[in-house]
Amino acid sequence: MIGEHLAKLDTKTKILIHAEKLFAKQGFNSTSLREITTEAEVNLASVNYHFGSKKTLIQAVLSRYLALFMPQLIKELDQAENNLASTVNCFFNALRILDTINSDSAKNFLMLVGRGYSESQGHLRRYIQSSYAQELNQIFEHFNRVTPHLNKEALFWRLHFCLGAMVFTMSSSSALSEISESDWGASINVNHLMQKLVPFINASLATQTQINLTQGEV
Amino acid sequence: MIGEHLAKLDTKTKILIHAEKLFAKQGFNSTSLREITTEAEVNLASVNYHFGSKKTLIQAVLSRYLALFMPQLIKELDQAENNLASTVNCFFNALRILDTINSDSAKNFLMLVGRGYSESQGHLRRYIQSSYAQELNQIFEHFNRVTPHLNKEALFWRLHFCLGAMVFTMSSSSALSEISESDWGASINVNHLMQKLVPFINASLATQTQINLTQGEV
DNA sequence: ATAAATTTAAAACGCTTGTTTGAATTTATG
DNA sequence: CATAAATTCAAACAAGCGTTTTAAATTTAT
Repeated sequence: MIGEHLAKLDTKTKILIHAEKLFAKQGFNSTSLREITTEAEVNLASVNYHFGSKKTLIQAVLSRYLALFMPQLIKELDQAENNLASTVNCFFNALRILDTINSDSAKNFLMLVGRGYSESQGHLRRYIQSSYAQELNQIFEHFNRVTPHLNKEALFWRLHFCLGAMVFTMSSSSALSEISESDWGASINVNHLMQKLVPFINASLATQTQINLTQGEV
Repeated sequence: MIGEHLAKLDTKTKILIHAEKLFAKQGFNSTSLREITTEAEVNLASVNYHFGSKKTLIQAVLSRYLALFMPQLIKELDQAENNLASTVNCFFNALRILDTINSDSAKNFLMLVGRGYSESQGHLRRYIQSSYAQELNQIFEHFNRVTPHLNKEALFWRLHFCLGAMVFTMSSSSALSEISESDWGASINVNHLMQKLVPFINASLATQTQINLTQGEV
């Protein structure tokens, strides 16, 4: 409480760093506290001491990213031109600020978000959406402004699908490396993946009208 | 070995059905054999008796879907018109045949595929890609034929991103229901999601050229 | 320098995991 | 009907889990 200096924060931070890495790689439930503390070279009990519980640790890991990412994104959006490409760029630029934590942080962040949506951790998504309700709304409105050809519901779905493409791409990055290397001899890293994603997402949101359903009941 | 009739297969099938459901809902690692056998109302040891191990059970669950889905997809592709919309429709039609197993099977199947890519279960993806190498190639070539505006690498990426959109959408369907209901008062089911996905995927693959990167290094 | 507060450390807690075992039971065959 | 094979069952296994406890060590404040 009183002495908030280096030595104290170190253990806490070490835990966060390695928890982040392992959560993204293996998921929340498949990563044990012992795995985290062993890699972080800290005592097992210090997790419960510093964070209370595993659940709280999970939220803390995500908070660490969001606290960096969200303000940065808002800042970039404020300075951005009022067109789609610039807006999409803001998003990827803001992702890149996470690299100050460590390399691959952008990937890990997206994977965590994805796991927050899909793993039976509904509380995580609700936590994000309530903690950053205002920012999320601001972001959505910004996209809404630069996509006048889409109504709000259409935009919502396209953003969701784009998020899926991003999350899945980052989640399967190791698989993609394997495939790509055997198919084209080209190795792949996070930057390569983002380079592929940016134009895809731009195109996905830019498309004016979508082909109508051609079948009766789906 | 000898009596391959109803009673014998029943336990095996009961396990498969409930394992499928729980794996899709919670992931492989987060689902215990005890959870499966309790829901299936069979003895715990029968999993190892019939399938050998949990790992083999996971493969068996996916095999069950693939054995239905793949031939159906190939069949539909053979009969389809040589254009993109028809090809995409084949995919969703083939998904729909899984509903003969039980409702929501299409969703569970896609979620399982997604988990096979992202969960540290690389063996699952390799299993799919080696067991269905010929079919996968055939499918890719069919898409390649109806998207002459895309080279093979571009097509690979777009298909991957579309798969991500699908997988993520199905994985987050419960979250989507929650959001959608509070935002538009509209409830959502798998069919609704597919209706949203079809035009998105059509548009994603149809787009001729993609916007070029506007920044230096990503 | 001493007392208080904080942080580490090791051990144990009860619980759940996948898997194995050996006997009981059901099923199929001669 | 008896015999053999196939299946089910309850019980136990070792190993791993999150968490708690107890005590020692270290840092901070008086």
